[in-house]
Parts: sequence; structure tokens; C-alpha cells
Amino acid sequence: MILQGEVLPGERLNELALSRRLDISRASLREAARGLEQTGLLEIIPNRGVLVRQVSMKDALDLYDLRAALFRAAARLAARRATPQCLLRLQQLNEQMRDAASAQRFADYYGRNLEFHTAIMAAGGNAPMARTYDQAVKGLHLFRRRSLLHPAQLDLSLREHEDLLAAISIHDAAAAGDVAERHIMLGRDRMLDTLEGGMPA
Amino acid sequence: MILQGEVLPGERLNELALSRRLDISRASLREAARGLEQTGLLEIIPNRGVLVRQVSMKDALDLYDLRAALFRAAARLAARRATPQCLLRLQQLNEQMRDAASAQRFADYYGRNLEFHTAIMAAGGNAPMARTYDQAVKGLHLFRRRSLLHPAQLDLSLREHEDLLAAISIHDAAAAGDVAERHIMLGRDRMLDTLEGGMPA
DNA sequence: ATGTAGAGAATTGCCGACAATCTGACGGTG
DNA sequence: CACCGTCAGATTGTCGGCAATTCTCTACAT
Repeated sequence: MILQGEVLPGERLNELALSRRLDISRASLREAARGLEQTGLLEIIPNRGVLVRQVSMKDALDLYDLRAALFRAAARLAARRATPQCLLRLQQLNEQMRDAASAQRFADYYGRNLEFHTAIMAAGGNAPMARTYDQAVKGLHLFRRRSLLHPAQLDLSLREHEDLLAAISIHDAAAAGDVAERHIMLGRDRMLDTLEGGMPA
Repeated sequence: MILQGEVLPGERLNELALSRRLDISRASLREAARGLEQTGLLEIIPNRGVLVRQVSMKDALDLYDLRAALFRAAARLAARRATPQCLLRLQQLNEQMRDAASAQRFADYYGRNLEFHTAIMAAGGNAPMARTYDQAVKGLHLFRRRSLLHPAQLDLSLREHEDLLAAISIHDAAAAGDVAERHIMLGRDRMLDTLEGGMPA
């Protein structure tokens, strides 16, 4: 519900109402909320209730830095550990993204993009790292409703993916790490550029 | 209780017994457990209960890689953002560690060492990153009861801290990141060396 | 018009109890 | 003797209710 925007950041969740709506008890709901608090999706203020986490601009930039660090590390590991079928899968995803981009199927593109990054993290073979990356991405989801990229930015992103894939394919850990880190930070810049048009705070 | 070893990794926690011992209801205990599960300290198996997380050798190595990535990123940020009082604090901690080491006060040394790393993470100014680092360190705590380092290893660690502090002091982000990452990975190697003596899988 | 105190309503914190599930032992059967 | 179904005990999953705190709206004073 949080990720799909059914409840908005900053919104306060009424335990009784929500438990009735989901047809579960308040106890079960509260247990789930305690878990979601630790993942960063919810904020719990004692005696005041649970709110959907507000992600400020500062928070978002921090999450980008975190993502960059994790993605770099995972890419380095992936360059050393990636299996042929791993590489094939990445290649497929990359082509699907290119197709989606040229066909203007943006929703599809975003899905594949997410899958591509997840596949890199998985290829790294470090579960805690992948898990943390996933949390950061989910947190970023809360920042602002998906800000669409311009086609030109999309092409740049695609190019970066190709470079990353190439570095991993030849098992060049250092290059893969550099490209991966830069990819996230450039993504951050693209997000900022896209926001330039109309937004305060 | 987990971090202090009052309950051991792999141990199953009886909800009723523990709630009675802590003089709280099972519901409150369960809420806390759901939060601790997300931090990686507990593992919850449906219908079977909550266990203290077992950290295998593979898990521990993964956590070291994660720590290294986070510490590198934070050190880079710290090199750009550290204030004079931040640096002073780090300097103090470093001296306290040297004193503790030469006086063989190992418990004190470990405490200061933890503080030093935490201070670096704080100096980075990235809360989600610092939080993740803390989780990784706690997870590593579960790996094995504190394996003491040899005095020679201790000296090496101290030297690395000095190098890191120097790089941060002159705001050399690249150098700080490199030293920081290497410091964690060398710490990993020292852990492995110390374990060499007597341990199977 | 603004601010403040108070009472009632709404909401969260906490608890004990019942239902569902799992564990382990017992005894029967091939 | 090994294997399997059954059953009692123990443990977790879920629930509704009460107490404590917070929120809100009204009435009143400045």
C-alpha cells in the first residue's frame, strides 16, 4: 500500500480503521508496523501513532549516496562472481529496456530498470548488501512520485548500463565499481535536473 | 540481551517465559521481536518462534564487505564535511586507543575503537548510512565472541586509524575512502588470522 | 479576534485468553 | 526391530477489551 501510493507520505495510519479494513486484528497490524518501521517505510511516534515516512530532499540525497556505495560494491563483487547465465540475463534485461525506451513504454522500462539493478545486486552474492540496497530504493520511492526522465536522459542511462555490463563481462572489478557508482550518482543528477522545473523545499 | 550474550545465537526464545521474565505482555515482546528481525538480530520462523540469528562464516564475510563499502563512503563524505571539533574528537579517541593498547586495557580499547568508527560514520552526515553500518557491526557481534587481536595486529590497526584521520584532516576524500575501505578489509583478514588457531566451519 | 482551560471523544499502549499449529511420546502394526 | 498413526502437552497466532494518553471542540476570558 505504501509503495503503490495508496497511503501517502506523512499520512497517519489509524490502527483500528486499517485493521478493520484489512480484516486483521490490531495486534497483527502493530507487529507488521514495527517491522516496517525498521525498513524505513514507516515512522512510529510513541503515543501518537504510525506515519508513512516523509523523505526530505536531504534524506533522498543521502539515500542516493548509500545506493551508490552499495551498487559500487556489488558491481565489484559481480565482476568477480557473475556466471554466464547471470550475464545472459543482464543482457536480456538491457535489450528489453532499450526496446521499451524506443517504444516509449516507460512503465515497462522502469520495471526492467529495477530488475536490472536487482540482478546486479544478486550477482554480487552478498545478501545483506542486496537487502540494504532494496531498502534504499524503497525509501527513494517515497521521495516523490516517479519523476519521468527525458528520452535523452534515458539514452544516457542505457549507455551506462552497457558500460557496466561490459566491465562485468570482462571481470574488471575496478571498472565495474567505478561505472556502477557513477551510474547512481548520474541518476541522482538526472533526478535533480528533472525536478528543476517546479518544486520548492 | 542479544549483544551482551545473555541469549546465544541459534537459541530459541520462548515468548511466554521471556515476557514473564521481563514483566511485559507477549504482545509487547512480539512487537519488539518484529523490529529486531528487520535489524538482522533475530530470525522469525512462522509457527516455530523467534531465534537469535546465526551468523555463518559466509554471512560474516558478507557483513565485512558491506561494512567496507559503507565505511569507505562515509569516510569520503567525512573528508569533505568534517568540522574542526569532529577532527578533535577523532584525535582524542585515537590517543585514548593508543593509551589503552599500550596499557593492555583491551576492553577499553574495543570500546574506543567502536566509538571511533561510529564517529567517522557520524562525521559523514548520512544517517541511513550510519544506521546500516551500525546494523552490520551488530550482526558481526553475533558471529563469534570477541576474538582478541595480537598486540602486533593492534598496532597495525592504530596505524591505519592515523592514516585515515590524516586523510580526512586534509580533506582528501579519495585517500580517506581508500584507507577506510582497506582498514575494514584488513580487519577482516586479522579476524581470519586470529580464527586460524582453532575452528571448523 | 485571539488565546486558554476543560470536558468529551478518539486513539494508542498493554494485557489476558482462546484458537491453531507444532513437538514429542506412546503404542500398534508389519 | 523399524515404521507410522494418534494423541496430549507445549508454543505460537490472533483476537477483543480495558487503561492511559492524546486530540478536538466548545466555552470563556482577555
